[in-house]
Amino acid sequence: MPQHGSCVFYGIFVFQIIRDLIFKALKQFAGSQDICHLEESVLLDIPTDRSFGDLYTNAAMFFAKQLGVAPRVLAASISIALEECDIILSTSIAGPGFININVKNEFWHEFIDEILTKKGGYSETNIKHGETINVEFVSANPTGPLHTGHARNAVFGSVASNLLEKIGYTVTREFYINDQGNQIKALAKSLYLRYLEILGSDIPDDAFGDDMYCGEYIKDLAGCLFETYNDSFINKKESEYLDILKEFSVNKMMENIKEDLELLGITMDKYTSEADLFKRKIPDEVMEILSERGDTYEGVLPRPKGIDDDDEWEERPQTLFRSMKYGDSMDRAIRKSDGTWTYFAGDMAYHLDKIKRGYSKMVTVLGADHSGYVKRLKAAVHALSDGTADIEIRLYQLVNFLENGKPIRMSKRSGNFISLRDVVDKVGKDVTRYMMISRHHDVMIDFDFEKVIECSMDNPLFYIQYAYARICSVLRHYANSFGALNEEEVRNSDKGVLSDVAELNLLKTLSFWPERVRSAALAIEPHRIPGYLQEVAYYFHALWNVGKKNAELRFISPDNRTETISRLSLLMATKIVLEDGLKIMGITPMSEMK
RNA sequence: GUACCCGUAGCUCAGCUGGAUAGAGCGUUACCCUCCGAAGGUAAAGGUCGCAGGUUCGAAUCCUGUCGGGUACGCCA
Repeated sequence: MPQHGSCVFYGIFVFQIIRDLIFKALKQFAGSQDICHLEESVLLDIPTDRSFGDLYTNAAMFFAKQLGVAPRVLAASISIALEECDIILSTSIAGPGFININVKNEFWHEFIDEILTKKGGYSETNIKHGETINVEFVSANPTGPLHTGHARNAVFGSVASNLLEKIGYTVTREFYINDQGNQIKALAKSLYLRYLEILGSDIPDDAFGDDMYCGEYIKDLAGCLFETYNDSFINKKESEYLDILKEFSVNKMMENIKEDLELLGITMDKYTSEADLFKRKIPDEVMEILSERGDTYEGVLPRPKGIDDDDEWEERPQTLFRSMKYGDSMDRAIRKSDGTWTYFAGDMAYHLDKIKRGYSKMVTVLGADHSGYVKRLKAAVHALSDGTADIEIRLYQLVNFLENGKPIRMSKRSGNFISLRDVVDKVGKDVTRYMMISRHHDVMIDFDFEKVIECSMDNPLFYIQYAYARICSVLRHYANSFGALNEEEVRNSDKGVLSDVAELNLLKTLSFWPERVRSAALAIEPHRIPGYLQEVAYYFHALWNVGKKNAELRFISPDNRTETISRLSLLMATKIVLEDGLKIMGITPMSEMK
């Protein structure tokens, strides 16, 4: 990344030149004040109304108060500095102090070289310098196959991870396995009943308790169990088979989960087992650390709101964590009143484990139903790391599945839910992934099985893929007319012909790709990527249609190879950005629409 | 009762750390294929950004209050 002076942030060379000029001008007024650290707050962007100019900056208004200089005075000074630069055509000051900048077309042409040279690396800004970060996602209980909710979690986590890598993090994609506790016991018991069924016993439906699992997959699991162990558990006491069945079912379920993730193209770097944390006595370490900080005490939890009846509520002393000290709304139990660990103790142990493995930055992706969990988790990480580690928690809303415009009802208990596998089988990996990250994580998604596979603007992924396919089509046409394309020649071609507004609009959009990736990564908001790619596709399709009216703007001029090569440079740059964006989303580009 | 999230065009949603006249798609209306893929494109119509205050050069964005909707809340996992 080119670095000019001390105010360095944005990766792109020519943008940085402008930023440097702005700050150089500002420094005349700054005296001893350090203003460089505020560079990120200064906008250098394309104005909403493109007739104002190619670019604008709010620098003068932003610094006016701090420097005690009228914004228009600052603006004038910045303008003068900018106009000394030979790639800038003109500047103008508007409104309260906006500076609009017009640049030569060569300014934008620079980006083509940049993109064609760096390819996928174009969007990489190494602002985190290899720092490690842990992204925990999915972490589904190994009690059944993944369902639609997990799909959103999985895709969000994987795209977020890809984005974080783009800004220079070394990312660990991690899955936390809740492989102990009552739910696993219930799973094993459910499995046993189905197993007996296979061996000929008659099991009535009411043999399954409310907390047990009776989906079809338990029958399959029982089949596997029988294949492996035959009838060796029949007429045995629970204590003799339960542990074996627990391990068996967790292992099988995890295999199943891994296969499901594979369907979405997701591979985890690490799986951490809750049971293993307990074996390693990490919860005891948690206790030690917290006690030393004075963050634990024996006490009673306050009576919950809405329960007045003494029969329903009994105060019992137990070990508590002072999470209120760190912003939680109440202190949280570490041990139950019988002295055993709570689930939260295990979770704290897990996060202590991550801290001990060296992560000072962590991201966790959870369903919105975990909103009450956020503060205590942050509190735990803060206390356990002595404030040195930070955890970001992203909650995602539910996905509403629709068939014929009507919601499909789901009930997990009966096993009547749409599995991730069903969705991928029905619409494919790419559509599933696209739909799952096309909206802000705080917004519910309506997933309509019919609409998402339509080939129209109702289906934005199609629109993007279509742009990509058209580019590939043009490149095929080129090869037919002129033979194989020489990339070197394309890169070195004269970009002067690229001067139409439609061409420049597309190119301007491409110029902001690294910045869009950077800001999406920093905000951990993957949905900005599909939004941006739609914008690219939009300007591409517009340019395509311009060529229909004006033959001179077609990409391929059969009798002018030189100009054709120049035009193809823009197309290839567009192709690279689309490919890169789709890769971040984990979607396979289609060189041809079927 | 408390906490978190949502409320933007008829519908589904963008709107990034506050920036200029709030943007797309669908739907509606009128156009564009002798032409690299029309599965596209162009244009029109459509909004007191839930409501009321506040902060300031400037608010859909930040703060306070309020209304409507969703979710969570015990020693479960």
